[in-house]
Formats: sequence, structure tokens, C-alpha cells
Amino acid sequence: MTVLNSAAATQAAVSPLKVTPASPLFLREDEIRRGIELLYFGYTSMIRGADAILEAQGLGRAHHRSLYFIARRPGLSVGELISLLGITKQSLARVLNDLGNRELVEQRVGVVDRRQRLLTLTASGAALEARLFTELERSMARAYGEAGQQAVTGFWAVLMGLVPPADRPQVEALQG
Amino acid sequence: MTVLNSAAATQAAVSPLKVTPASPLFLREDEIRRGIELLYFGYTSMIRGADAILEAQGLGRAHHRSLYFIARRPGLSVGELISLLGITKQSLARVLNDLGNRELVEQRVGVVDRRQRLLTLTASGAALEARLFTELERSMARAYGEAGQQAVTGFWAVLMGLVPPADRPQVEALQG
DNA sequence: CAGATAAGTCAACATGACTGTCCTTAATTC
DNA sequence: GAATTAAGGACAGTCATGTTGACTTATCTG
Repeated sequence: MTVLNSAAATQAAVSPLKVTPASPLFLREDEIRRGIELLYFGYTSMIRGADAILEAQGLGRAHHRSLYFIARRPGLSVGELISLLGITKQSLARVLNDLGNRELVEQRVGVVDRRQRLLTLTASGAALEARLFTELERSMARAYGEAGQQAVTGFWAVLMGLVPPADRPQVEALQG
Repeated sequence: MTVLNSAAATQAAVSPLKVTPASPLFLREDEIRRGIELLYFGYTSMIRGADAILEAQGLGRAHHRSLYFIARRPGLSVGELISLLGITKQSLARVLNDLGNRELVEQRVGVVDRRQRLLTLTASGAALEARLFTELERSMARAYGEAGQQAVTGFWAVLMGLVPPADRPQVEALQG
């Protein structure tokens, strides 16, 4: 899956996407609103690409989020997944039951703590997640490519700044 | 509302938030996943701040989005709002009826096209939107301040790159 | 005038979140 | 070893927000 989008990469080297740069007074209301709006439209644009695949499977975005995090951290516990998603046990239960019934996700009893149920993708679950990821990747790789490497660093920095400091370790752990 | 967060602004000048910079191979899967995750957590972190205010009013995020765009573009038509939100007329109708019944939003017949209903906030609607905006602003201003001006430009560039080119004019028009 | 467009309305339905409660099993603590 | 705590599952009801489809009214445009 470590596939370079060569077209986007080429474009990155050649012509970074022009956007109006932030002004020295980049905390003015208009610039705040610009960030709010771009975050809203960017986020919804990115995830919209996977919706068609999900719908064909009779799954929704909630299922996608679970598949994504289980793929990212195989063997994570139900409690850890609840914490990442920020939803209740009961909300996650239905999603996890759906995924289990479709044999996309498997549970094993924890080794160190046998109360835990550790989650992994089955082969077909991994295949579906890969297809969904490819959709997100297409969108993100194009954006990275158009904006350029330096912009990506700024993109990450602002987004991490939006996360309350108390929650940052969890996000960083995911990416360790 | 053009309030500078002086603490954040000072911090911006002094010590931009350190994040692992994007590598030259910034299209590798890990870096794509990092973007996906930060976008998810950043977006949800930002909007979560307004939820308490909304809940106290008996309103939800759908109401907030309508209030936001009506505040941003006073006098926009119902059709324009549908297009911005990407939802159906029937979905918006319920939200707009709620906001009208609470006298937060008013409708006027269009001047150039009398079929249109042009939306504006009432005084109390504007007051509520301002409170909600202040919450988002707090979060965004802190992130801008921590990351620094240059990072903000990159943040905008990547997000605009995520938006399909066909949809970009609409986003830019909002910010004209 | 005929057809297209903007908007409103009613109905039925799906999804994904919530709360609350009860239960089982396993780990921890006294 | 007994009591408490923690992880998870199950069941029930509710709410917010989206969807389709069908129909109406007013207005604009060719």
C-alpha cells in the first residue's frame, strides 16, 4: 500500500497549489472562519469518497471508523476503541456485532488481561479496509501533492493544535 | 469579534508548535494515515466545544451549521444553503422550521426572484451564532497561534486540495 | 401559455448516536 | 478467600439527522 501517486508527486515538485497566504494578522475573524470552513469542507470531501463502497456493503461510516482503527492498531481492545471513537459501549456494540456477523472482525481473549477482547480484521475485513483506505488515500495524496511537503507539515501542526493537549498523547500513540 | 488571542499570538511569535515534519516521501502510507487521523481528531475536537451551548438550547449540530452559514452569508437562499450543506430539501426543512419557530432565523421573499426565500438571522439568532462562533474561534485561534502563520497557509492549502476542484469555487465564494 | 424551477409539506424509513439497567467473567485488593 | 472493581455483552427505549418519494404552490422563462 506504500504507493506513490506519481502524478500528484510530480505536480508537487512543479507547482504547489496557490492559496491566499495567511496574513500577519492571521487571527482575524475572517481567517478563523476560513479555517473553520476549509476544515468542514475538506473533511467531508475526504470521507465522501468511501461512501459508495460502504453503501454497497450495507455499512455506514461508523463501521468504517471501526475498521480503520482496527486496521491501524490490530489487537486493540474494545475499551481502547471506545476511547478513540469517543462513543459509548452500547453504540459501539451494534457496530461491532455487525462487523462480527459479516466476518470482517474477529475477537480474541486478551493474553495479559483475559477480561479484554482484542480486535483484529479477518482477511475479508482487511481487504475491505484496504479498498476504503485507497479511497481516502487518493483524496489525501492528491491534496498533499498539490500543496507540497512544507504545507503538509503546517497542516499537521494546525490540526494537532486543535486537539486538546490532554488528548494529544492518544493521537500520537496511534501514529507511533 | 475581531479579537486577538494575545497569549496564543505571543506564543506564535516565540515558539511554533513542534510536530514531526513531513518527510520527502510524504506520500507514504503512514503519512497519509497521519493526515487522515489528524483531520478526524482535529475536526471533532473543534466542533465539540460548541456542543454544550447547543444542547442547552435543545439544538444539534445540524442547526449550528445552518446558523453558521446564514451568519456568514446573510440573505442566502434556501437552495444555496442546501447546496452548501449537501443535504436534501426535506432534511433542511426540519432544521429551518426549528430555527424559525425559535425566532432565530427569518425568511424574506427574494427581490430579484420572488420564488426564493432569503435567510437572515434575527437579533437573538445572531447572538447565539456569535456565542457558538466564539467557541470555535477559541479552538482555532489557539491552534493557529501554536502552529504559526506559515503553518496556517499550509493548513489551508492541503484542505483546499481535499475539496474536489468542481466544488472549490463554492468554497472560495463563501470567503470572497 | 407551457414547462421548468424554488420552496414547502407529509409520510415512511435508516443510521448512529444516546441513556439506563442488568448480567457475566475476570482481575485486583483487602 | 471474600469483596470490590473493571471489561465487556445484552436488552430496551429515545433522539437527531439524514434519506426517498409524492404532491402542492408560486413564480419565472421560453
